[in-house]
Amino acid sequence: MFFLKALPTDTMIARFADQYAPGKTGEIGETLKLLRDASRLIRQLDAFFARHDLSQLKFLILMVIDREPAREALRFSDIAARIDVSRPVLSRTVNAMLESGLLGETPDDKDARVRHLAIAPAGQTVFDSLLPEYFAILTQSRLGDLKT
Amino acid sequence: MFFLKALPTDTMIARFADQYAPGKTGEIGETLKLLRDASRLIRQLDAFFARHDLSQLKFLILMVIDREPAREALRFSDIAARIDVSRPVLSRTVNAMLESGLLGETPDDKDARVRHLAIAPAGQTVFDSLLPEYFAILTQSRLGDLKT
DNA sequence: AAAATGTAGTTATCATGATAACTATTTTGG
DNA sequence: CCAAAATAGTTATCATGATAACTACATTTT
Repeated sequence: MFFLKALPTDTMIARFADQYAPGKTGEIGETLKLLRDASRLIRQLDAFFARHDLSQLKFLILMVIDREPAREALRFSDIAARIDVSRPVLSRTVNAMLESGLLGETPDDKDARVRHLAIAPAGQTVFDSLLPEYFAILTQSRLGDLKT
Repeated sequence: MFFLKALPTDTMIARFADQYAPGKTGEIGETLKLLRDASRLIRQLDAFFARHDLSQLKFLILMVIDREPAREALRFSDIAARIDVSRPVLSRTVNAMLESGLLGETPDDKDARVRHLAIAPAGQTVFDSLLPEYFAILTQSRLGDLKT
């Protein structure tokens, strides 16, 4: 995402918005602020992951497998059910992660279509090593402070 | 953007975060919620613009020209200064908008490198017709309500 | 005035998101 | 038990973001 560098002032918003959503100027301004701050945080996270040859999506894939209490591996479709991303993108990304050794794969006994995906040792190392900075970025973002 | 469909519960976050950012579990959870909601709103806006053969960026370009009080046209670099997007992307998008008749262009008298970009009549019509729904989407998003 | 530097914008290439249409396999229902 | 439908995942194609390296023009410096 990208966004306006200088948000519209309330006066500007009122000029635009008053005829369509009278009285909502402040609310719209706040929503735009949050949107912009969220965009910045997303960018910061993207840059952080890129520095480590990862992406948000790859990190989330590791997270949803790692956080599964009872299972060591998830099926492709289980991952798809937990992350809001299109299947083709997930497919491409999972294959890249297998290629680069972050994930490991085992076939299903009963259904030849199914892939079981587990975190490979290299993937676990990377995931564990990135968690602290990931949480630090989230903690320092102060997203939502405006509303307090 | 995409995101986790089911956010981690506080218990899960604590499992991950406590060793790195002790006591910040609630804060991290809130940031993740805002991030997810912002992602959804961005998607909603993208879908809205796509339905009208536009994009967020094209809409913002129209907005920054339209909202300029004293000037009818902006230079390419003025637009770049107001929107947080890379110049190559801006270049490509402006050219597409000229192509499709949303913008008009006049050269500079003194500097052959400079392009002056104005909203064409078709662009003004589109912009004016989309504003109400744009504000309605922003107003209805309730982004940030969690913090109240 | 020529060389060097700065400024405006573009081209080339890549990353990562989407949808539509596809293959392959399994399950269901007559 | 075989045709039809459902399910699992992929391929093809496109949209829209980024950075690095480039061209072209303008300005500054010597």
